[in-house]
Amino acid sequence: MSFYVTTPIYYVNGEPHLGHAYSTMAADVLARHHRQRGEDVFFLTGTDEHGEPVELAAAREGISPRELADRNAPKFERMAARVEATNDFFIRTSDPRHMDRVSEVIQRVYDNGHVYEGVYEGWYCPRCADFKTERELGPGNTCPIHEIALEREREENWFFRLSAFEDDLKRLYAERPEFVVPEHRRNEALSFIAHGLQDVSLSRPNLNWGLRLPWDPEQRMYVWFDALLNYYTALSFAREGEDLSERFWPSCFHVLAKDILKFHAVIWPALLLAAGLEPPRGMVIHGYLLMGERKMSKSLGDVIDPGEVIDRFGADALRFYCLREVSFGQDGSVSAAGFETRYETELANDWGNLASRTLAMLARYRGGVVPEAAPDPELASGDDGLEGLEVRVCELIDRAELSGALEAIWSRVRRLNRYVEERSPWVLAKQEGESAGEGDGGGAPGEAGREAQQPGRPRTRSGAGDQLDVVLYNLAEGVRTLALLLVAFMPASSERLLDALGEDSREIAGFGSRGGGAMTERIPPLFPKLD
RNA sequence: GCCGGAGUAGCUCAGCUGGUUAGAGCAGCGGAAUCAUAAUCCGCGUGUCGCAGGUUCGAGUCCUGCCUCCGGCACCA
Repeated sequence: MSFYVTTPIYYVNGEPHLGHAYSTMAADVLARHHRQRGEDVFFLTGTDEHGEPVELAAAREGISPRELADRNAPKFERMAARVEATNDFFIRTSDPRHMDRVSEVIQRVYDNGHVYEGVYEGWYCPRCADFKTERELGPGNTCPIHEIALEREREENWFFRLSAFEDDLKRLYAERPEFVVPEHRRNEALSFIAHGLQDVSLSRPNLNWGLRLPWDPEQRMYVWFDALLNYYTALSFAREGEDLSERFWPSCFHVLAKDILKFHAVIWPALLLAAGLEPPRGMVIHGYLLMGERKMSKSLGDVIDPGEVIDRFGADALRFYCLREVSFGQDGSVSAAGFETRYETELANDWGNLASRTLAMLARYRGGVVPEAAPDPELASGDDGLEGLEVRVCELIDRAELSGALEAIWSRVRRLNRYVEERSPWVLAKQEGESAGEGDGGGAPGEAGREAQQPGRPRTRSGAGDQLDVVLYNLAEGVRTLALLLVAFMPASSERLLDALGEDSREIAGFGSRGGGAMTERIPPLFPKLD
């Protein structure tokens, strides 16, 4: 089974910010999670480099568009690395291999008769060098930026016959209810389609930094078509000497923000159909991370600087915070104060401390060996029971409900902390020590205790000792299964914890699927408090 | 204007097809415990469930009207 996940390709004319990182982190969670399920995964991110804004920005600096792109693309590549994204490739649309492939595909669209020559007429601003939409116009048909009166201009364009795909799109949406999630975004796309589709410009003359149309080199492709096609073209050259298209298309899932919904949910599938290709398997539309009401702007004070957070707390903490704090698919506020609260209460106190106390008791009471015992039904069942959690989490992640998955996991983190209190292992340990009397009753720490736990040792302990085995086994097993589910979200810390638990596998596993016997070790706090 | 969504504890939000005393997390107050990163666990809320009507034996949950906020309404890289 193959799973191909993409982020949007980021427009190279700008600096990476938390919003970009958010898409990348979410896509990475999906990629890692599906790898854990043993699927054949390919994860793509990259930069979108053509188009007029890049051309203009480069001109302002007196450099070529390519130089501008070459300078900025690495920033996005580094951003992906910083949030510990495991992308298999980083595509740049200025890559000649991408451009060649785009030409092939768009030629097919042309050959299939979905393109025609027409005239685009609109309000043109010579200073912006761009057409303005009716909505953008200032009073009296003026440019909102330059405040000058605009003229009606006509321009030869090639058009893509989007209108011809209305029925196909409606059918696609009807047959695949989860093509676009969350549902409110799906409805938005659907109502957009229902209102009737108009053809869209495919190319323009007078562009310099863009792909030439194969059948009309005077015209350059509108950057959107070039950009969308990256998801498909990358597969043909991402791996040297190999074409992955067969292997990963159309099992493709897009992660994107709501501002580019229409391009992905309407134009993109139509374009693929026009080229005789399958639409992707689906897409998830996420919202914006708001900082103090404003969208991503650097207003005063309480903002999140992703680089700084990663430096101080690690990428795991940033990934967790963003996906936990705002319900994935909706807009939500993030702040430095909010981050600190979640970091301290949930990562350090709830989860990190649960790991610490579990490992500590394992070491202290059982010499670092997970005892042999059965899953405790008390812990396995109930609303926040451990049993079946992995199934639930997989279902949620299949619907791209990442925050929902974290919430499901967290209710079990709390459950395990409660379990510790309910069973008071330290009391059991004391009782065990007392009734064991003379011997090596199990209270002995260090090597002696470890020796005492070798398999085959006669089980002469008291009832308290057996109960302690049960509690410690269940704690170890509970923490282990949660850590496995958290690998996708917080890879570094989860890996460290799993190593400490003597777990080699990274496959998603159910509660109780592993027996006792594993060697564990104490480790420094997963999420240290930094006061 | 048209279409859609939302308005529930100080804060952030859950509440599916109407039915026991409306829930969770955070923050606050009190207590227990000591395995642990002084972490954890337990207890504590007089909430007009936006406003006004209506349907119903019964509505936060359905209907009508109103108020407020938000999103979409075609090229916005």
